[in-house]
Amino acid sequence: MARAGLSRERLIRAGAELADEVGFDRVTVSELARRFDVKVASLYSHLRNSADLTTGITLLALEEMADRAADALVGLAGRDALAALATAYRDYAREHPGRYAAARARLDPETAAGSAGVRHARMTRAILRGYDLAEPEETHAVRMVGAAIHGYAELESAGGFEHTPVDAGASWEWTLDALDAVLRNPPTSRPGRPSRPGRPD
Amino acid sequence: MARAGLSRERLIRAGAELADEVGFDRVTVSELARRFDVKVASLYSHLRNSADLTTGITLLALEEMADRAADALVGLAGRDALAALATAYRDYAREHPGRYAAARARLDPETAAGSAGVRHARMTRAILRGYDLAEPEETHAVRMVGAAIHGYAELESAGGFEHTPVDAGASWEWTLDALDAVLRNPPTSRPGRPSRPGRPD
DNA sequence: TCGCTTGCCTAATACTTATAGGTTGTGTCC
DNA sequence: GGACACAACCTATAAGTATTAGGCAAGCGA
Repeated sequence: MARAGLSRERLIRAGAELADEVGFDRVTVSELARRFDVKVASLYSHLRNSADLTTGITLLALEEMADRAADALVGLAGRDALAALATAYRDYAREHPGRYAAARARLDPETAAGSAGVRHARMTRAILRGYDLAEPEETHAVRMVGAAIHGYAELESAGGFEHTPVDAGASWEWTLDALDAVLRNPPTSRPGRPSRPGRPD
Repeated sequence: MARAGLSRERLIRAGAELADEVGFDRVTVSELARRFDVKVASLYSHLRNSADLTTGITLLALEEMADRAADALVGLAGRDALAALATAYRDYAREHPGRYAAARARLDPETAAGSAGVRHARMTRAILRGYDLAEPEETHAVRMVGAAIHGYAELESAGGFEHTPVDAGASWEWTLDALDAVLRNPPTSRPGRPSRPGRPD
């Protein structure tokens, strides 16, 4: 009987394509077996279980996104770097919605520590270091920027912007400008009324 | 045989509690039947199918969040209103992670149009109207603020802030200040930067 | 060529979703 | 107060998915 040439690598890659086609939450080992024209049990020689497949897809997506972001970042700083990183994420989410959803799935701590998630965190912080914020403001900024980027990518890929006839790309550029502006001129650490230091009305 | 007193209402409410306990993606009709000590088939008199249950939970969560937000908003404007709305979402996400995840699930267009999602959009826009932005900037702002709030809530409830020893509440206040500041003084057409070749969108 | 490893198989179990059709509790109408 | 109709819950059944155990054979190394 001809062999299908399965391997963990190939299965996870095919699983990622499946995720982009039907959604990450609908990835099943059964469907994967069907695509390779193979019985389900055969996959269990290469995958421990169903979760092994899905976390494999998550790790793959994190790697791919980190690679893209790193490529986009070379030689850039300031707003250009921020825009390059953010747009790498946004583009990835639009091209690979299933993989993007996979990348947002929660990992257990040890797996997360060994994943490309670490590179993402480092890149974000490196960019923000260019804005000269002290701690804890830099951490605040990392969180805000991460929230804005991933929130935007998620809302957009979930179709949340389709009700309003304003170009999503224009809102994206505006958002990047806004983030850049606020990072250059961050709010005071006092939770009181903002006095916008250094900028007259 | 004693009757369990099932109803669509009760089932969806119990489903929402189940979601908060085990995660929205692990809500099943089987588990729900188990909790009511009833056979699975019995639920199908009250629910059309499994999707009927999950979208019911989504709609419930959207309603609850909109009610909370509306309560928090009375009599407020400006940064106070922004903070009230955003914090209503954040608190809801922290208290009810499963329901919050449900609220972010995608609905088909007609269902979405009849959902409390419409109220959310109206409230956000009403708050931003106070910042006196023209179109399309107001829409850009709606998208940015929505992305930042929901991105933050999601990252936080996914444990994304647990690696860094900076209080998540402090970052939250800083982020609200930053959003308020940038809305008061929005980016025009790239202040102080040459216009870059735009990406075709 | 022998034999061993590995790749894929059949078979079996358990759980979830879903439908069809039966039985019984209970409120309502006379 | 009894009959009845409907609603609530049941049993039985079927299909899809996840997982494990054990078997056979392809094809590489000796």
